[in-house]
Amino acid sequence: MLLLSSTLATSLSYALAIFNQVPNPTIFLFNTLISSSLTAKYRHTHVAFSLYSRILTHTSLKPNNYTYPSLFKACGCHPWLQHGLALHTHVLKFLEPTSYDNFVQASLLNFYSKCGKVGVCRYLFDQISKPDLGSWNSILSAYAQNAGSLNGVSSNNVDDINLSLEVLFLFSDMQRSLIRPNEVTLVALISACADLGALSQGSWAYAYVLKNKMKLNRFVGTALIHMYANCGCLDLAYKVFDEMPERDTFCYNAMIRGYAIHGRGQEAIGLFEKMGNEGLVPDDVTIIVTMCACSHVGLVDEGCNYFESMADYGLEPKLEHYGCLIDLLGRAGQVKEAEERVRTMPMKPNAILWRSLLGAARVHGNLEIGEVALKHLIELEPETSGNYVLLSNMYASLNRWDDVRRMRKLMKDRQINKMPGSSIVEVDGAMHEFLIGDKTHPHTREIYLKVDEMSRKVQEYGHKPRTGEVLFDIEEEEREDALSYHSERLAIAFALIASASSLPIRIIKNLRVCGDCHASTKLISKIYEREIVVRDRNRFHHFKDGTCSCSDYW
DNA sequence: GTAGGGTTAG
Repeated sequence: MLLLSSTLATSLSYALAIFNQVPNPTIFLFNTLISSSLTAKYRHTHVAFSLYSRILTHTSLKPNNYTYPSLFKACGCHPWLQHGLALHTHVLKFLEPTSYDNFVQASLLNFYSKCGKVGVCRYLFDQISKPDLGSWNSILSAYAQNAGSLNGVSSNNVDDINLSLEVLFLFSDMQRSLIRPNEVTLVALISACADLGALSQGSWAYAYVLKNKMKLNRFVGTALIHMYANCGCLDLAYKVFDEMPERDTFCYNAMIRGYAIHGRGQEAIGLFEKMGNEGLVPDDVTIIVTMCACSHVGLVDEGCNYFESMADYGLEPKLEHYGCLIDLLGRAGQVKEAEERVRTMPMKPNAILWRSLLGAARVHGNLEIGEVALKHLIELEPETSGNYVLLSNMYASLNRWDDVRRMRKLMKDRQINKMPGSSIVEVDGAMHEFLIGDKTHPHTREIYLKVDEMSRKVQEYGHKPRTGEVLFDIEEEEREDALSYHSERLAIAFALIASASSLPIRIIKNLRVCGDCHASTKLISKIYEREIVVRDRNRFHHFKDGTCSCSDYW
């Protein structure tokens, strides 16, 4: 046994050879070997599963509570839904109820989380009679990770907001249960705040880290950088980055992304260089965020160079890298080159990529390519209303009203689920959500009076509403009204009424923006002498004194 | 003596 544990540290195959000579291996020995074959160093899943089947076929052996956690962990890494489901049935069949402990439950929960089954996770969590720190961390991470993961869908998803909010609620439940959080807990909490754009709660979490003398390790640090960058506080993000005792590729990626979403391309490139000087090697995410930074400020050649440099780092371009490349070329107006790249790329383009091309075609007025992109997009996502609206607005900008009507009819015929635009504004630490034409807020009357005042003032400044825009949920005859009462303007009006502070108005989530908003918000920032920060998908627009730092696409 | 929970991109 002693020989086996010492050899495990150096060679798994040698350890296996010794193990095979043991005449009657105990379940303890099997468990040790299974977990050893699944460390970060080895990850020999086939070895682990063949050992597990040997336990099952052995007449005198039975798996116990130490057997399952590492196996579930392995299933979660890939993730192997079918294997995990089979294991779950084994747990129910072979384990004594007393062996079904917090470790088994947490690993099972974590496996379902990796497969995106948050509902199952919640069910499992509610079954745990006395959740310990590990159980709480598992459920918090399950919600936080599934809110953050895109799975090919837009990150500006209403369900994501609910999942992230649930992390905040669960955290307060955890505190009531008197279990003390650790760094892992805080990472989940901070990630949820990042997703929500919840600056006050996120800052509170950072204060909690400091007050409780927790470590600013690379996980906590990276989550904080991400949170501050997502809340529009790039300087605070950099402060955390600067103060971290150890920096790895992950935290560099988070900081470069921060610069990217704020349109600070040069700083992002500077950090890429600094990373190399510190002896850190870029990974495929580094390339994505750096290319993204280039595309936001029109550094086309630099962005293309990063794409080409991947081979130097031993990296193979993935679909996401092609996505960045198309975005880079498309935003810069090289729509034909972008389309050429889409046609010649080695893998099948996904919806994100076609949408990027469609967006570029719309901005740069290339109707032909726009129509081609839309055709593919509708094949891939026939029920996403935003795709139809993108093209429809393109027709509107070219005064092709017959086509606009045709698109609207197509949406109606296909019974496309309309997703209303929504905006969430943070006022004094609380979040308020508004939908287009929303009349549910308790201060609706005052808000609408303020919006009318705003509309009058922007029109006095010469702003003309873009009546051709297709708006969700709104019939043609109501469209002009809808433009005045779109969610962004309602949110700004509420912030102007509710907070006299001179701090910027923070719109922390903006779902489905119409093109009219941008121009009117610029004027509002000037007229009301208030800075307005709008987080639109994964991008920030800083409106100040009639200008906006991010002008592409609109 | 064996086991679970964490960061980044689109």
